[in-house]
Amino acid sequence: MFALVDCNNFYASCERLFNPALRTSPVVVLSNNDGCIIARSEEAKALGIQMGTPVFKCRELLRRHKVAVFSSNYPLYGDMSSRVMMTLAGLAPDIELYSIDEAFLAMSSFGRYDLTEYARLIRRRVRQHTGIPVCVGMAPTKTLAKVANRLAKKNPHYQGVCLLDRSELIASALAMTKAEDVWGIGRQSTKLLSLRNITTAADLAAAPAPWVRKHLHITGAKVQAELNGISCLPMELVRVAKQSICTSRSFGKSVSTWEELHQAVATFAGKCAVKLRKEGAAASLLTLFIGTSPFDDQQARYWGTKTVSLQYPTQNSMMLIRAAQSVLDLLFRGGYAYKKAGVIVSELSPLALAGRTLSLFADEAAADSEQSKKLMLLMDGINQRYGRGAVRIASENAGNWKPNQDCLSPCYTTRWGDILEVKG
DNA sequence: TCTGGGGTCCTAGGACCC
DNA sequence: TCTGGGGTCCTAGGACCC
Repeated sequence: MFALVDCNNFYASCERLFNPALRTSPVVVLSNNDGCIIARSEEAKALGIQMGTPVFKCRELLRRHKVAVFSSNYPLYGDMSSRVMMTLAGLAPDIELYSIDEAFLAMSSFGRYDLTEYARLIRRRVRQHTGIPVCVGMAPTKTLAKVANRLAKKNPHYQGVCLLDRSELIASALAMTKAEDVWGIGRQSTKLLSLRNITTAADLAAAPAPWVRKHLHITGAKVQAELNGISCLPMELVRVAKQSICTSRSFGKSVSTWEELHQAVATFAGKCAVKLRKEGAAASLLTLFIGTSPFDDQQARYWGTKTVSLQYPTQNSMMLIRAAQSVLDLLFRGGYAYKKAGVIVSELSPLALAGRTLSLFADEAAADSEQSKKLMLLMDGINQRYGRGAVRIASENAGNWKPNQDCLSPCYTTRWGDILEVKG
């Protein structure tokens, strides 16, 4: 048995936690750059606000119903997430951290427990320790646990808990679930399935397996097997090392000068370097992309992307910034209104190995690893203690590209300065 | 005026090898 | 006139997830 614990309207719930006056009012959280709505409280959903709606299309609705609007505050959500996960880790022998607001728990050793009661306990405990409301779905496979969780969320009479442990229960749950709402079935698969009149999860479970294997490939075949109670997706107990790290942003205002793009690109490369050091990895490839708005029909469009290999694997901010900026010189075209840029580092190797990677430029590699390692360590230490950006590489500079964040809440749980501000 | 960010896995097809 | 068979590796792009 697997349990899937999923936080309700997670980002909206985090914002509400520290603002009890909003307990019963509609709350929405915006994407980066205050562009789209990416989280909604139940009250906001009831107003008909759809997931992913651009804010400018529903500004009037938000105003009319006095919806509380927040820019996204990832330090806050990340910290609340780890508190939820810590609580969950104490409630089952094995836990898989699936996303910022979801975890799978291994329930197979709970044979003698009343699982429904235990699921209720999980809900109570997380609520008590963190204030975050969650729903719990339990079933013999992960995909079915997802189905169960979804039912628990959508139907109030489940009171946040749904256990699918008998075949009649599973069958009726599948009949109630649309195929497109099954985990792993996206837009394209839905289109394909509907051509074959496969519209519910029950239809999908009963479809001819060879057809599913052929058209939905191995991923779809696993989904189908899981719906039929055959577990194909094991618990992933250890977080696997990242294969790539990306930092990208849409710009608050469009940018057309070489100088400003250089600042943005340096900042993104610098952030990638910090993430690399946190991950304990070094990168061998760097990709840069820059582009104009895909929505603006008036302006000329441009999308440029290029990948270069670095001389040796590195996590050094200066190396990565220099590399990114030199790629920018290749990609940059004058006369465009740039709206977005990003840096991806990939071909990651654990730093311990990276230091020993053979290089034609062994001296440079050695100098890089020894001296700059100390410098980077020092930089990270200072920024950890005195706040992000206390020291930075000079070319990392804010400009017109800086994303909008007009409704940002304080980092209530991760910044002393913000707490004092709240108190004051 | 205004439309997110960060990932993974899979497949097809090309390049290349003997 | 007629031009093999078997394999690996790499990459781009698609699909999906939250």
